[in-house]
Amino acid sequence: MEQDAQKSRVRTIADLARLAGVSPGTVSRALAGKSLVNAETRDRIQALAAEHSFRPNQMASRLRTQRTGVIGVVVPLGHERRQHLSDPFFMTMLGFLADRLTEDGYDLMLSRIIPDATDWLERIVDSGMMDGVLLIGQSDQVDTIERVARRYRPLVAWGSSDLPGQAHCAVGTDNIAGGRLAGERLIARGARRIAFLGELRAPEIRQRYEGVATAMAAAGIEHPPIQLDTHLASDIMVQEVTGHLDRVGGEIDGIAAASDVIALTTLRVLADRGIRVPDDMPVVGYDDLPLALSAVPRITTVRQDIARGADEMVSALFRRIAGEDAPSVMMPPVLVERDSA
Amino acid sequence: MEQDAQKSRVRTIADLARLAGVSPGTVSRALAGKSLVNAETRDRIQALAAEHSFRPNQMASRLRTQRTGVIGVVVPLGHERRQHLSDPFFMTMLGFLADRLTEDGYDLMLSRIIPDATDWLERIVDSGMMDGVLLIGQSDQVDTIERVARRYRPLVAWGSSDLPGQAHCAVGTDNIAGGRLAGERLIARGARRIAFLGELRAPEIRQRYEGVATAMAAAGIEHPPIQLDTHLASDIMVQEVTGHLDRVGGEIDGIAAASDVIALTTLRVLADRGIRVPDDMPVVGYDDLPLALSAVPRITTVRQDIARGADEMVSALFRRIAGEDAPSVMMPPVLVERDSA
DNA sequence: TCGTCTTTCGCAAACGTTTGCAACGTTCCA
DNA sequence: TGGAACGTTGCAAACGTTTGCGAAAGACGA
Repeated sequence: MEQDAQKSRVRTIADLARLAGVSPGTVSRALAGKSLVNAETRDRIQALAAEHSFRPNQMASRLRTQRTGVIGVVVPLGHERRQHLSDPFFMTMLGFLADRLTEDGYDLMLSRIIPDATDWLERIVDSGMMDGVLLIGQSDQVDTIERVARRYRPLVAWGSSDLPGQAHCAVGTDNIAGGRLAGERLIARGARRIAFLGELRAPEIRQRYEGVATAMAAAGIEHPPIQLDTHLASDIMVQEVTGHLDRVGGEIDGIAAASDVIALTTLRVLADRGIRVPDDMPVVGYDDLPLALSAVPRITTVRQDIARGADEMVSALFRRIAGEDAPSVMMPPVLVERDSA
Repeated sequence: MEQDAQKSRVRTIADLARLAGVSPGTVSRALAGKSLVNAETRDRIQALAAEHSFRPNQMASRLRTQRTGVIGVVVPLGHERRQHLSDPFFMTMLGFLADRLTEDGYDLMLSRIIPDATDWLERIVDSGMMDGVLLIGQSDQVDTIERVARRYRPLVAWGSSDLPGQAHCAVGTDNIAGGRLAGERLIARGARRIAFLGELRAPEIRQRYEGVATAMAAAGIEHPPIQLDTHLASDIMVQEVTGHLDRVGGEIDGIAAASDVIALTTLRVLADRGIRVPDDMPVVGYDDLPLALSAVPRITTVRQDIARGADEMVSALFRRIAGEDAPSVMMPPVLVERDSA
């Protein structure tokens, strides 16, 4: 009991120093494993710290060192207010980021942001709370991102990097090429009137649309793809897709979905109407999430290597934190041929 | 230019104070919107701060106030090392938690933990980095959680709360009742030899299994459910389920999956073998994730109200942070009848 | 024996904020 | 006119850590 009371009394480095009969500075150095302290006293102090399960106060340490050990991961939900962070793509990405960051001794602070005020990014980077920030998805906030990136270095975004004179470092896949892949596959399946399910405010999605359009033009098809706004929010997606198919279902013979989740929902709606996939209507997805493999039929999709993407983002961020420069990287997408198209 | 240089010079509250011709203390109070400062000077200072886009250093503030404004959300991956945080259930939960916490002005620090050392939780709660911690899933770490919860109050876990003399606050659904619901549904569909796909190390899953067993016993079926270890890691799940069905596929006439993701995979494997669902083999899932609705056929599943769960967790945590006591809550699951069983 | 070098440690000044307390200037009432 | 009361502000001490600098003590060669 008495010992417990004594134990719980060790709250600061000074307490421990008193107990060990040394100065606070020495304790600090010992705990940090610095070589400037005698190995013997270092071990003694570390043992003492372990015994009292003492851990130095992080806030004080961070204030002093001006280093937080925290990386902010922010998901801007520019449009898509209902998205609720549940989009599997974001989540998978987040998982890989968490893995990689923890591995390197960083903590991950998650912010799901609805950019209502224009200074949402400034508020984050200037709070002094993190050593760097990772943006998952640029949404429709490219301007804001550009503005901040111009003065705040440790910032890396997932998305497209082909803006002329782009200031911010982005890693992503070539969405135009990816869209083209999807379009070509549908055309090879005999589709001529292709619908694109997705909304174009996010640049990545717009580029996928353009890729599909390019493929169609290259094949000599005069009509551009029929673009149909479809949110990523899963709770209204079924209704949206249903509505779209009600309207244009008769006119189209192929569907390019902006994401696997949309493709999955589309499969569902098509199944309801007895439309056979891929025979009556080929469908191709985008992302290659695990669920694409579990769907019935298996979704033919354009694969983004999320694991590698996360890795590239973190590497670039670390280089930028270290003061080096890190260029954007654009990875090639690849078509995964399965059963839906 | 000159103005820019001057602007960027405002880094501390003292800088701003000098500019405003007041003392740092006053600036601090003004920025905090305290009523102790003259409304006029308060506005003036706030305007000045906005103009120079000054934000007080969070670390210093936190050190001084002993309040971090950060809630730790930790996902222990006790077994399931490969899970990679990508499980949709966790992710959906995480999304709701992020919403609710941001709403209340808290930041969310995410830790994906593989509990190798026994003091992983201690390290987190004693780091002094957060005001409270939320545990998503108890995994097989109940002992550790209990030990820490006994002395660290602001801790709330998602999971079961029926441990005798349980010290930690848990919110979750009644998994035994949920399992029973699943079992009863399968039995009503004519199933007698039921397989349970999931591994029992996590208490929630074990209880679901027990629920199924109870339902079968109540129906006078002598054989307990056939339990088949199935990880939540999506990359090996297909192989696992395939293996299971190879072995026992002929002996069973109903499947209770421990989660919707497992159910989806099962549907996929069954489709490959031409086994019709639900006619030849009813399948019921667990969770009621959005994907359950998109699957073909739509998955009959036991619904957990994740949104409400997240809400209850946060509410309980806030009460505990405030020093009040908050009891565990157990929510009733409900069967969502769809097409797979 | 002395001086120099090396190792190890203590001292004290930061890091940037918040806040109790005291001081100041007004106002208002007796 | 004195002083009590009030509303604002400044002063300075924390919060708990890290780290540059210098001092003490021993080692070693001359």
